[in-house]
Amino acid sequence: MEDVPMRHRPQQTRSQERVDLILDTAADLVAEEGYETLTTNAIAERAGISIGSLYRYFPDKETILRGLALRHLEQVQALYDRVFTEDLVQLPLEAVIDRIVDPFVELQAACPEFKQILLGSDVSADVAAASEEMDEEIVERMVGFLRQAAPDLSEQRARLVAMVCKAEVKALLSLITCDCSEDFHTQVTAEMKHMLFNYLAPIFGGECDDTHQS
Amino acid sequence: MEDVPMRHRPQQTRSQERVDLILDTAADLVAEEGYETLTTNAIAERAGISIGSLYRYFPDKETILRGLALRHLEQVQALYDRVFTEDLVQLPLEAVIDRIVDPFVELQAACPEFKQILLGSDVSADVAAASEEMDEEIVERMVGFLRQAAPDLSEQRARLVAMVCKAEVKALLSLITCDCSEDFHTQVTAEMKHMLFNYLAPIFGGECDDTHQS
Amino acid sequence: MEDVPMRHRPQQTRSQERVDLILDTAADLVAEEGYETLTTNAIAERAGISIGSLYRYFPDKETILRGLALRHLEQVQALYDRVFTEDLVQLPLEAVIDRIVDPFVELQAACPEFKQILLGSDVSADVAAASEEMDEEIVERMVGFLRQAAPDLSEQRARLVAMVCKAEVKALLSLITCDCSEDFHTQVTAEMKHMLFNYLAPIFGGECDDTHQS
Amino acid sequence: MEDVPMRHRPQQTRSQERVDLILDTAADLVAEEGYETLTTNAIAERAGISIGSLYRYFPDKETILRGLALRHLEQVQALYDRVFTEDLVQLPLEAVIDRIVDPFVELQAACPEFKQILLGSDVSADVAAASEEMDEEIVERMVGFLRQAAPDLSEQRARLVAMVCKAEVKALLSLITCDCSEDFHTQVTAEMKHMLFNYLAPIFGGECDDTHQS
DNA sequence: TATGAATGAGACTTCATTCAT
DNA sequence: GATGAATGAAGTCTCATTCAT
Repeated sequence: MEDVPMRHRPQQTRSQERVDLILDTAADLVAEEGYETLTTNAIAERAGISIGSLYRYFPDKETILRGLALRHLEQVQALYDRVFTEDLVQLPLEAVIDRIVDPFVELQAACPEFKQILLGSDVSADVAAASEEMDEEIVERMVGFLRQAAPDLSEQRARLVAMVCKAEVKALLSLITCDCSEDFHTQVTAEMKHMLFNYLAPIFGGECDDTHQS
Repeated sequence: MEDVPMRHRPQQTRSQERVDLILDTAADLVAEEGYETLTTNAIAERAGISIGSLYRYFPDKETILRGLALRHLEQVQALYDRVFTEDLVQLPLEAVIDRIVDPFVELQAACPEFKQILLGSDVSADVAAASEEMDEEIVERMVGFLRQAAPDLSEQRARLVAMVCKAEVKALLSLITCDCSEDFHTQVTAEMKHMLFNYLAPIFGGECDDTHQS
Repeated sequence: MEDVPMRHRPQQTRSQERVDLILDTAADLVAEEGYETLTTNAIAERAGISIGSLYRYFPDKETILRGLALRHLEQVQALYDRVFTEDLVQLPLEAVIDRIVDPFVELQAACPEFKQILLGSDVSADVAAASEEMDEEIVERMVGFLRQAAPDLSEQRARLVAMVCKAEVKALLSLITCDCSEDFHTQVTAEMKHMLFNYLAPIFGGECDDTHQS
Repeated sequence: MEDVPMRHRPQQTRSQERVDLILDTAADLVAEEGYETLTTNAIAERAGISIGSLYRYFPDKETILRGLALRHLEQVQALYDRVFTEDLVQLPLEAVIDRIVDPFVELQAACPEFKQILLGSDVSADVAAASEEMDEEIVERMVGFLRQAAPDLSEQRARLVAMVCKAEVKALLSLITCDCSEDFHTQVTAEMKHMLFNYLAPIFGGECDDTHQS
């Protein structure tokens, strides 16, 4: 798109740049100060645009928050696409766990505001909805995977296991806060993987070793 | 007067009743609507008292939030005292897990707003501090228990295990939201206990059975 | 009155005690903190009575303020009675000045809140009225004295001179703030008397010496 | 654009206009009603702007009061600069007195709220500070002038004389309230000048006549 | 379209005053 | 009469949102 010469850049692109700038700025502010002190004026000022411009791209504050959440939802869905591939079911359990857990840890490290969105169920109904949607999505994916990997599992049980794993990963992420050492991150991650392995191994047949053992 | 038995004899002074009424009302509102829409006027109105009355008992909104958090902190600490008794170390692992997990699940069921306080890291420094204090307290208790139960465990590893267990329980609680069925609660709890058992069994020697198996 | 035995002290006395207590307390608070932070609750608390009691003796806050001002007005009028006696006209000018100025300086020293009342024209219409009444009273007295002491003086001129003298004394009092040294008080007072003498001497015939000369 | 002459060319930016509008309105209200009933809402309403607008230009009410005080402080300092010039010491005493007193009387006439600021010691620390600063400034200027004009005067005595003169002028201003006749103003001013002359003449050598004699 | 001054609903809080006990 | 908890009008200030330029 960039290589098409035109007098005025396509609106879509210009607009999208603005939208992204606003969302990026909002994300920064949330990560730095939390939702508490987040104001539309603060976002506009930090973004270097006028408050009027901000309202050209977002009808209200709520929508910015929802935008933030949706952007993460998209990231997470892309992550799911990368994680839950056809071949996953053929991997050994420890590899499966690595495939699932590691991207989340990385995403968390890359997006400090992610935690706030993940946990900020109080901010708005829309953010909560987005958060829930992420949850449901991964549960569905996990269920699909589990039923393939362990065909004996009932639909209901599979769903339960998936939810527990999801909560487990969320718990792990909530432990990994920015003010902790790299070393601590590594240890906690290893420990969580170990826990998941011990949990899932019996379900999968249990004949595999856990390389996550610490 | 003191010896007259009555069904609902208030031990509390009139003043304490008011304080509790305000906190209860605030708790209800937080549970229903979240922190976002919590206003001092809303609390007063719902509590059926005037805004001036509210401010007789609490100097500002922040203190109400802190009061809520402290009340939970006290509940949780009392819970810890009941849970982490001398004999805990002599119980089989599954009993230990029951002893630790069940009270939390009950507390969560009894106090719908507890979840918000547990997770409401963004609301106020005081609430966050109370939440963190709860976390640190249970980690210490768990470390104490683990080192007794599994003397081979290093201090560092014990702390790691404790933190992971804590996060695990938090994750469980976050799954148990009010809008879920009783049955679902039971299943999720069983599953989480199972997970914890599988995680802790090797650490404790691993020779015991898991009665939580579903 | 005290020696009359009676079951209940006369209402008048009990009431008057309460009224005085409230006014004294209000005076203290005004002297200490100014009008800004003066609240009816603060008065009641400091006086050791309930807010309800305070409102039994004063219908509203305004009336307390007016009471304060009126009490001073009475003090000042009593002071005038002592000052403007028959013999004043026969004294030499410097003695006249001493007679007029000194009691004001003493009153000011005795009642730290007096200054606030004198100058606090902004507090309420009633206080301002009382302050103005004090002013008019002394002007009348001065006019009376001046016309006796200097019969050639026109009514109008006498009034002018009186007002100027009054303003002069007020100015002196406003200079004498509590945080100044005793020594400073003395010097300022002497200087003001000197000024008044130089001003009044020509009016009185001018043949007398000024012992206030510094 | 700058070279286009216009009658009421605002030198000021739009922002400064607003600031001035708010201060002017506040000044009017103070002059009319005193500080007691001055509220930010009243200022905004009278100024014909919204309360939010008011808070765009002043962070809080206190700052408006300070702004008022500072504006007067600046006016007064400008007045001092015009009054205490090099040549003052060469003028005859009565001319000196005219030079000092008249501008104050004019300022007072032009700014009815000036009196409230001058005397409003109870309103806020900042207003009091500004008032005190004005006092100290004129005392310093007077001391400088006196020591030049009457080299025999000790530093201490000069300061005393200056303070007394300052109090004198303040007293004059406090007499000149808006509700008085023009004629009364003139008479009081003449009387005060006369008083000052009689006071200062001996200090300056005393050989000059007083043209202020009424 | 961009700007940012302006808006005003609504939040927090105070304190003069009332009234049930 | 005394008490002091309760009241609520009113004040200060914030911030999401609008709109004239």
